[in-house]
Amino acid sequence: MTVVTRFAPSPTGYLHIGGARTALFNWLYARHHGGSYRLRVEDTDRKRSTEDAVEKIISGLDWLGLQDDGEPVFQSQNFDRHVAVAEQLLAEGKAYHCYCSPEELTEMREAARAEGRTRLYDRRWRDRDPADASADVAPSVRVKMPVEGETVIADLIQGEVRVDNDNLDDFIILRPDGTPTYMLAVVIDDHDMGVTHIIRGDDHLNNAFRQYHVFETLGWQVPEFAHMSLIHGSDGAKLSKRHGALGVEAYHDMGILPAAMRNYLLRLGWSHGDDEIISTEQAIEWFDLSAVGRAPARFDMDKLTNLNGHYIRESNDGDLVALILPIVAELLGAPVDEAAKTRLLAGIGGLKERAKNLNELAETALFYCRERPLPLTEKATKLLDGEARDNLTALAGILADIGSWDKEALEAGVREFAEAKDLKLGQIAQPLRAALTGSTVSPGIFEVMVALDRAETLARIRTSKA
RNA sequence: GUCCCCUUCGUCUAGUGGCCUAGGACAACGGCCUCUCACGCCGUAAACACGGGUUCGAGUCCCGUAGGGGACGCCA
Repeated sequence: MTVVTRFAPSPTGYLHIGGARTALFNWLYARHHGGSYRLRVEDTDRKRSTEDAVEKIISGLDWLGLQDDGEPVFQSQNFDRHVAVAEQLLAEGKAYHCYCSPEELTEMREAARAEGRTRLYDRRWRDRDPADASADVAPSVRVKMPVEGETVIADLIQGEVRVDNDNLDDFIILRPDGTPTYMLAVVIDDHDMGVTHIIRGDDHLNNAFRQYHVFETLGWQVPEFAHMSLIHGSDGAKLSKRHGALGVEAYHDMGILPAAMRNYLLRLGWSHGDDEIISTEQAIEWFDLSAVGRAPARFDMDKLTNLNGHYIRESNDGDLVALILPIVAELLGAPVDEAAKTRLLAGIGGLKERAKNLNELAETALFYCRERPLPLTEKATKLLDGEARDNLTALAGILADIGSWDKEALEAGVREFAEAKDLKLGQIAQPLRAALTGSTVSPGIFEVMVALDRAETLARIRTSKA
């Protein structure tokens, strides 16, 4: 049996972090087993679904690098099929018309709750003659759930979960207006798509019991279930828009790398011994549902940030430059010219050691791209006092004649100069840094000089005196 | 309220009856490195929710309590 998994978001908003993790786990599980991973948009609720949300979700998944196999399925397109199945159920006596008005149902629900019952619908139309109905109520269609016994689900993550069947409502599968509900549609679509493993959030665990019986009553093979616990905010509550759950594009905007996000999400609830840094290839090889934890996890930005720094350091220089170029141009308010790009590429290695996200990387890269004279920070200005300027002028003379323009030679030259002046290296290096970068913080000053090259270095020393 | 699920350092977690005087990672703190800032390295502090069992032995198994979460829609 080939594994088929699916991620089935409803397009009512952006792709948040919890959905992203669900998608990741589904993707990983399918990849691990050489199966396929599908995307299904659950847009049965036409009122709340939007085109924009669909687009956001797909671009979010795209950014994360979770490509689905085959075309996405839109649940609403299977409308006729859903209705046909409901009618079949009706014909077979496995479903029935319910003539309750919304008011009646609310009343019933309140009464049930007051009496401490879990099942909120009392099955009053299950065996009643439709002739009893008042003509002005359009009926909905409900499926029959078993009345006795218990339902047991062997959940791949939660283990054996059981519930008394008496707690299961005969729920609505067709609204009075004839449209199918989610509970019916999921089952049909999962079956039609050949989904073998339903991996989704814990908030669906209760639905699984109901869906189980729909599969059964239809005579279809019930897929495996795996319910993963939800991601909580730092306050311990389910992550929601109100609880600061951000769309994945927000993390893109924060300069987070998809690889870092994948690694972070993977370790939230899943583990492989003490391993922390796990490449996607390695994750595919190792991923297993049995290693998924049952307890909810809290989202921790610090750890994501740390991981992101790691992946930035590991990134290829050219890729990083390409990623930050647009950001740099925006900060600059002008496109980056070729000379600046060359300097940037030469200097990015030193920069990436220090960055936690792409935005920070772009900001620290600015000095390579700016035109002379460089703006100076307040601290940098202070460093460049009269004495420091005199020293730099003298140093420039030496630098102009230095043999080969590499780190070692430059360091040797500057150290020699400092010693001759009876100064510590820092007393020369700091003003030099101020002149070359406009700041007191930068990568090693000798690598900066190499990235800048001789002409630009000397020019910056000269113009910093202005 | 009812049903379902969960409970190891602040956070993510390792741990599947003896290897645990509980390990790793992030964060915190201290130090080293050093031309600044990072990186890196070394170190410190920090947890088995509680109570009963079972067992020669329990973080690990069972029961209960407490706490937390999720679900209770003609939403998905």
